[in-house]
Amino acid sequence: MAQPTMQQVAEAAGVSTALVSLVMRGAPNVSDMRRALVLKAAEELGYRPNVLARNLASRRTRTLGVVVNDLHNPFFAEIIDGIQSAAEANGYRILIGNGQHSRRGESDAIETFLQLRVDGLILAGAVVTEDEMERAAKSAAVVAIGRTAASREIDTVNCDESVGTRLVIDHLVGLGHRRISHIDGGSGAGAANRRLGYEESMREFGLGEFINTVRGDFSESGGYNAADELLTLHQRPTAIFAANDLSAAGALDRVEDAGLEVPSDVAIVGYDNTGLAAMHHLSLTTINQPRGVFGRIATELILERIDDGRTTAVHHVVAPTLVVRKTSGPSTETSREEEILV
Amino acid sequence: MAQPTMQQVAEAAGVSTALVSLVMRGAPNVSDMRRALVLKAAEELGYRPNVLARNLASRRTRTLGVVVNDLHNPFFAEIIDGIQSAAEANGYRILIGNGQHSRRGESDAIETFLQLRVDGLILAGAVVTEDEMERAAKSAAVVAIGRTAASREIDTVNCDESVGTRLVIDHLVGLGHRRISHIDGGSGAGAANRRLGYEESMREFGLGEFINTVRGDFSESGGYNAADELLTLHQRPTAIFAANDLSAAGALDRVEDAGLEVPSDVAIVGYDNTGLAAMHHLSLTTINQPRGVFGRIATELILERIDDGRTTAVHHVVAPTLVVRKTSGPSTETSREEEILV
DNA sequence: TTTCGAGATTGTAGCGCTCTAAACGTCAAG
DNA sequence: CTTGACGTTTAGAGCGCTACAATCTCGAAA
Repeated sequence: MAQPTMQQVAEAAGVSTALVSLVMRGAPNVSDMRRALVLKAAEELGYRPNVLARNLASRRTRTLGVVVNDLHNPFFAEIIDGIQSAAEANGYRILIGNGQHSRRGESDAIETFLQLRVDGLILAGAVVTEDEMERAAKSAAVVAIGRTAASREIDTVNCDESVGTRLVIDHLVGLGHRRISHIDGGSGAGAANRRLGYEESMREFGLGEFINTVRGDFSESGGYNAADELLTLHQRPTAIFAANDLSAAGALDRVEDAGLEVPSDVAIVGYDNTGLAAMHHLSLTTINQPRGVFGRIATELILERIDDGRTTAVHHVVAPTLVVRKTSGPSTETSREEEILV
Repeated sequence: MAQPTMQQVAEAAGVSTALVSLVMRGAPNVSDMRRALVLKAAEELGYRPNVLARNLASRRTRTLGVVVNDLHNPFFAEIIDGIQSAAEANGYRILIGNGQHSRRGESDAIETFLQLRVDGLILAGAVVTEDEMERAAKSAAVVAIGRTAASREIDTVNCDESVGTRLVIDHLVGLGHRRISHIDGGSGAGAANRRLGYEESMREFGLGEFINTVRGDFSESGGYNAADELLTLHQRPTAIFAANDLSAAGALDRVEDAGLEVPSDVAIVGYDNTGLAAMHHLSLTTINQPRGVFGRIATELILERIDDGRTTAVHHVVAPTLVVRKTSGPSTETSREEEILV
């Protein structure tokens, strides 16, 4: 396992280690002859630069540490895709740390990266305290995705939930719905924003009197139970807006169990556009957050700090989009009310 | 961003850098007095060991690189959980690299880790050539999860597909099914093993004449189309065994679209026990692979090589289990045939 | 021919740490 | 009082690389 060093390559090629170093880094002022010589020697020896030594000597790592809150959540996979391609385009490599869905796990991952002296730290969906983020910002550039930060040292990238919720309500109202209920995410992260956005949008459309939120917990069973509650109402809603796709799936399940048709009897809209929503037999209308864009922007922000020396905080807000699928359709409400009146 | 060094801590504490080094590494032969002194100085300065320098000097990193084929696949998240807890228990840290679902991406991730001089490399679901794995094994201990390797330098951890497929057929036969068709994974990774396992098991149960495989591709739509094909058969199968959960979901969709009941008209079994399968409204009978165990065993194997110096290859095979949910049930076949005969 | 300068190459001092061997008490036994 | 042993501390030589300044080369201009 003893690996060849630059020294050995230099000797084999009959040049100095400094020249080998230049060749390895792709420096311009090296004659083609020696470059070829060095490359050949390196190839033959199976030389592989020692990044530890390189980084130690150059005091840069050109490495970004990415800490994700929870690797199980496919949400983060797409963010990482965005980060990775943006990082590579700029000559940076990324390393991924798993927060294991806990504050403690995130802290550990952050500490590991700082000890590795990464140039930048991207925190995706982090639940660590802002204090801790600020402490990290003393040693590396930090940007947080999906959460706010007051510190001047920390940039953020977020999605505009008020736009997302308005998109949903606008869509449903446009289809003739008025009794639109909301299954919220309880005390989960971001749940409050979506609930608020729902209420605001309803009022904007003059539907304040129809505001009706039932508690969920971002889970399938939570959505199922919440829908159950909604179906027992005297006047059941004609549309259900769930705080995420999973609870929308649960709600859908309950509604269909009750023998009702989706979307003709009850329309259902989710949030997040997960792989689930795209499934043929679910085909859920939902809000899409441009996750890859999150990653790209976060990377760009962090590189502005590292390479361009920006020191003021930038807070980027990205607009979500509506993805219409098969669980939303025109309300049959109006005609029914007329029938009743007649 | 200039970080305090061991030198500064030593000066502040009035001791040598060597002593600081000992304290930082938790060495035993240090007097309590000096230990406290050093710890205090380090704390006050906000000292954080430089892992680059440490690893360079000690020629060990106590770090495991984990390369996953595709971060989008939740399958790997659980494997990582297993690796992480086993690694931590042994004083190792892990770094995760994303293969981006491509040979090229995996190669890059492997190369990055080797340049970082990780002590061990765990490849999960890797699609790189065995040659490349072997080359990596010259610089670090390597274990592959979910694939075979002939090299003596490489350990493997795999699931016994023949057991898994037998479990499925056994279950279905026990329920009275005989016309059990298979939707395979086409040329996808592992598809051949499952197809073979299906055929073998069928023959074992004396059902060779009912062997019938239609082509899928591990996708939902692939499952849908394959099921479509199966339903047009003169004698349609009473049970469908799909090569993974996603294609099982597609098949389920098609069967229900045809107005048939699952499981009474057609039973459906998937493979992998993904989160999808557990969903209430799918509730798919499927084969569970103990993913966390994969990770734990892989880690144990790699540490045997690193710490205990094992040099022979170990190939570990883990047994999968059957998870019975709602898409499988008794065959109604027998009674029907009797009716026809009468 | 001499001079000059740009490009190519090299010597070497670190980067921040670990590790080995040696040095330094300190104290009980001789 | 000397010696030896033991536990603690330290000096200093690397680890493999980069960065900077210094040096070398060689053709073009004077």
